[in-house]
Amino acid sequence: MQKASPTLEDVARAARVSTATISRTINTPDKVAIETRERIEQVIEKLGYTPNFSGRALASNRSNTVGAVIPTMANAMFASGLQVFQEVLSNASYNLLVASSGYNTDTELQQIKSLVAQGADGLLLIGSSRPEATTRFLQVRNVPYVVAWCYQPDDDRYFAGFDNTKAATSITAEVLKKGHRRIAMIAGFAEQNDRSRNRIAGVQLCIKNTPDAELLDVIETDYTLEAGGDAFEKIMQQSAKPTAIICGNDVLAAGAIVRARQLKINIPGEVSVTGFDDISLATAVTPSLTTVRVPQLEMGRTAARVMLDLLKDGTSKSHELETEIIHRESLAELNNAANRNLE
Amino acid sequence: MQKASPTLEDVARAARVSTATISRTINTPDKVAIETRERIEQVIEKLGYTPNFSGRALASNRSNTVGAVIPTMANAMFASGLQVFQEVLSNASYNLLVASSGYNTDTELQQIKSLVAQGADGLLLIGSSRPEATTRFLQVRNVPYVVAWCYQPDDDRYFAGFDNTKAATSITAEVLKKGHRRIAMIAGFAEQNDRSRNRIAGVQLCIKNTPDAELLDVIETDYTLEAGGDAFEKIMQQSAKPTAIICGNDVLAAGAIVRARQLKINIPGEVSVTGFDDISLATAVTPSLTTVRVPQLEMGRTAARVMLDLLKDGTSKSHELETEIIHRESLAELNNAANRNLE
DNA sequence: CTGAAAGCGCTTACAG
DNA sequence: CTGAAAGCGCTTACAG
Repeated sequence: MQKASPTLEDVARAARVSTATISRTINTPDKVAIETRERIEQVIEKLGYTPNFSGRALASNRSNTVGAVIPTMANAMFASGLQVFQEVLSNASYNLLVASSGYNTDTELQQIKSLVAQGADGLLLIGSSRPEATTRFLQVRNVPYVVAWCYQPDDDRYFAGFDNTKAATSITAEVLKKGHRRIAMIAGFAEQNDRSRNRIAGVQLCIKNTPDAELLDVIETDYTLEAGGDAFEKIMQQSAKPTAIICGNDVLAAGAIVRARQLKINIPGEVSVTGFDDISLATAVTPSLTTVRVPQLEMGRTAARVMLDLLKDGTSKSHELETEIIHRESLAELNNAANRNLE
Repeated sequence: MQKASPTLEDVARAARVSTATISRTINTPDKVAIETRERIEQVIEKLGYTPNFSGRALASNRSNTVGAVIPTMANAMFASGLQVFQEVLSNASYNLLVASSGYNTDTELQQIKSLVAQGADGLLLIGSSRPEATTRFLQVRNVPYVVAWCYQPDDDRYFAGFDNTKAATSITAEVLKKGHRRIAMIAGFAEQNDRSRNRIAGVQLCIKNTPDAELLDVIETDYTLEAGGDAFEKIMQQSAKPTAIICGNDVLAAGAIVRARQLKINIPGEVSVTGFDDISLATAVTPSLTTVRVPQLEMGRTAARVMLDLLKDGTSKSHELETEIIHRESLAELNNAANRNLE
């Protein structure tokens, strides 16, 4: 029923040359005499031939496919970075295999295995820390991979990311600069998530270095509006309230802000809130979020370039991208009104 | 250098059976004697054997891969639907190839070709209307595909979606019920986007059927906060202002709301605004959006099931999912205050 | 239940 | 510049 697609063989017969020559005109055109090539190209056109990737992959041991395992597509963060990553790869004729780990390292390993089995020539991974089993698998299989969303110097892996600890430190410094001393944090679950871990560490570090500052609370929770709201509510129910809450990402911060409004808690009048990522949620929410801008698109683009280098030359280099504090409305100077909360 | 992965051949030798038997214990275990099978499974485990997909794909003419071409991953809409789609497929041992069209039909065709060349066993496509060239390609190649994000009865394609026209009609009816009669719409570009087209049609239809109602304006623009804001501003600069603005999606509506705040235009006091999709932006924004909830996750899940059916049995059936109006704050009863704008 | 063997559609040294 | 041929790692009738 289904008309089978034409094969190299069919083209070769129609063009009266060997399959080798067809293959060459497709892959290395300059090794073919110009007249031969043109004739073949016409035949290809006429037959509507497109190479079969399985055959090609099997013979050449390359799949022209790159795999990405990200925590979730549901957060605009990763989705938009992935979007750019895909575009760049697509322009270089690579297809993108996508899988998600749900922030779970076992699932991540499973997905990595699946993509490698599928023949991915390279992998995009998020975050730098993974279990021994995963590291070993990657090493044994010798799959080139680039690590995004984080950066570590003196590491032989290829990064396209930023320093989460440093970024968290910088937003904390900003909060302290506004006069806040009693601080709480709402973060993502840290155990299987090094970005969250490092952001927490950055906040802790910065506060520890400021004699009169205090980190009242660090609540780890899911990256959802609801969970952010719940954590916020819990923090504000305590007798020792913070004057500023640093959030591990914008979703959490937006959740806190939405909840604050329901609870009639004024932000930033009573408590300041900061975000992390700078997704569109940050500007949509009222008050808009003072946050850390993470260069999502640039990261996707850079990761793709590193990937392409790796695939072509077997080597590339790491890139540390810069984050930036975006000042909006949710972080205020600590004034008397807020100070009253301290008594 | 790189230790080559073990092949079927290696396993066969180690287990002292033929490659056929190994293949069978992997693919059709019940055709193999239990003792043989167990012995082989141990060898597989010991050698860390994983099948090479290219070889498998070439021999069986199935790739165990499904492709999805979506407009963009940057909108949480598609991203979260895709997320679920991927999870379900992954559980059925399918890998997901993802590409984006940027709402452009030429790009879409190009990506479809690329995924089909790659050997995708099936395709997930968004929207029902595409150029002749695309339809023909799909038909000639005879690739099974499911269409999501829309639904059409009496159509032999497989849908997992909802009726955009109907959904738009229902939110418009809601707006009219609140007493609004002078209405404007901010929509996505319609030309290459049937969902946008149908939403516009739904609004127009409903308004046409209400004698004293008037559709002042339909502005088509990019699906971004900024563009939504610009369109809002333009609408509100005109002398003939609407009392309600129906937006083609939540991003546009959120953009309008953010801009309104900057312009000190009270929503819904001076104008009501409605959204479409019900992504988290809708609840984060102030006032929160009255919107049409689109069953994104269910759509992803349903699409995956239809896909799996198609792959297994070559047939399945279409699913029309329901949308629902979510009442929040951005749509108000038309009161005297708003009526003043009419004079 | 198992094996021998053909074949899937390419690529790529190797000769010429 | 071109061709003959081996080989990539599987699956699957076909026999037995």
